[in-house]
Amino acid sequence: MTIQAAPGTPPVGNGSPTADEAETGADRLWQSPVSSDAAFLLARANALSLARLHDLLEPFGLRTRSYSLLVIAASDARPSQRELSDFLRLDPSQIVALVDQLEARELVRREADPRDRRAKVVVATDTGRDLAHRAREAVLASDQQWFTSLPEGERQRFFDMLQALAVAAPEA
Amino acid sequence: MTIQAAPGTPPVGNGSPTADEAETGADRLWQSPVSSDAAFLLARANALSLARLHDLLEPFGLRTRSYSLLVIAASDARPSQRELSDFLRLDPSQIVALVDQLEARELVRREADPRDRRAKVVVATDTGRDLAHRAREAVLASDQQWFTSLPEGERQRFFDMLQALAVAAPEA
DNA sequence: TATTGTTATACTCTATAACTATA
DNA sequence: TATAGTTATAGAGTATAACAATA
Repeated sequence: MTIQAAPGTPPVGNGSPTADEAETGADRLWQSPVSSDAAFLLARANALSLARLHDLLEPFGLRTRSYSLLVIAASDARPSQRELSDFLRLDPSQIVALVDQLEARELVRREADPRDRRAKVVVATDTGRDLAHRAREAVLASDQQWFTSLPEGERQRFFDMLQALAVAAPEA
Repeated sequence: MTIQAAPGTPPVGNGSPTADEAETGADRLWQSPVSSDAAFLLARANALSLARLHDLLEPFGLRTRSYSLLVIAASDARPSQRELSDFLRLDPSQIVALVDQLEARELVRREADPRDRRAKVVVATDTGRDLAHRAREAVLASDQQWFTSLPEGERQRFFDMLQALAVAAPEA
């Protein structure tokens, strides 16, 4: 089974030429084969999503990665840095840098793990938990906006499938 | 309407603890609230997808951005650099760098646009078209693999919704 | 005056290797 | 010996400003 866009059917939603890209003529490029590459679409959707999130989180002094880390630290998961590294798909050294920044702002704390003295558990401070909560409210509200392009009855279905892909990619 | 994962339901597919992450304990982090953020899931799915594509394109001497650009140049779209900039969501200066690289390898050519002497149309050479075709075959095959986690009957639906999100994000 | 392509620059992100302390 | 955290460094990706040629 082959999944792809119908040939010659640029998915340009409303045909009005008043949109930004329409004026530049970039609409025509949607007819090129890349627009039926799942990886390309995923990358483009993510780029748009990241730009949105970047603006959204800026007032909170957070970026996408520090946001994710802070929200996890504010939960009762009590993750070690190694676990954060695996889960967020970031190198351990990047986790160090992120936690350093958040710790300098007194949003998170490194706690010793009594069961393994090598490991350090990252937990949010009260300030951090409050910030995480407020930021997440904003993100969730924006996520709803984000799904406006999809028919309301199918959003949950899309979300579930996206989650399935995010959890574990099949090994090539 | 709120779209989110059922609380306390980590989407860990098969419960076998033999998977990579299960051993590290990162599975537990799926219970944290971020796993119901659409933006987070999209970013993670994209990270997995990019890693896959990166390995896949390496033998062709391409990366995700140069791949997309080359495939468009190999189509009959005849894009200007400005159009590529808009479509790929890259700064004009980045397009310059990408085209420089591909041109040095004689995969694409800059052609003058008779209708606007400022603009330069990027077209693939014969070598470039051949490489684009072979790379794209590999990408499409891998895309099919990628969707294995989704029920077969719903893959096309997911693809269509992903496309809708990739085309135009609603302005916040 | 506005736009296309270009150069230059700085900043963020990503990937890798080596070191330390614990296991 | 293997793993958790850390440091250092280089490369890739991203964002911005300024400039020449053309519209």
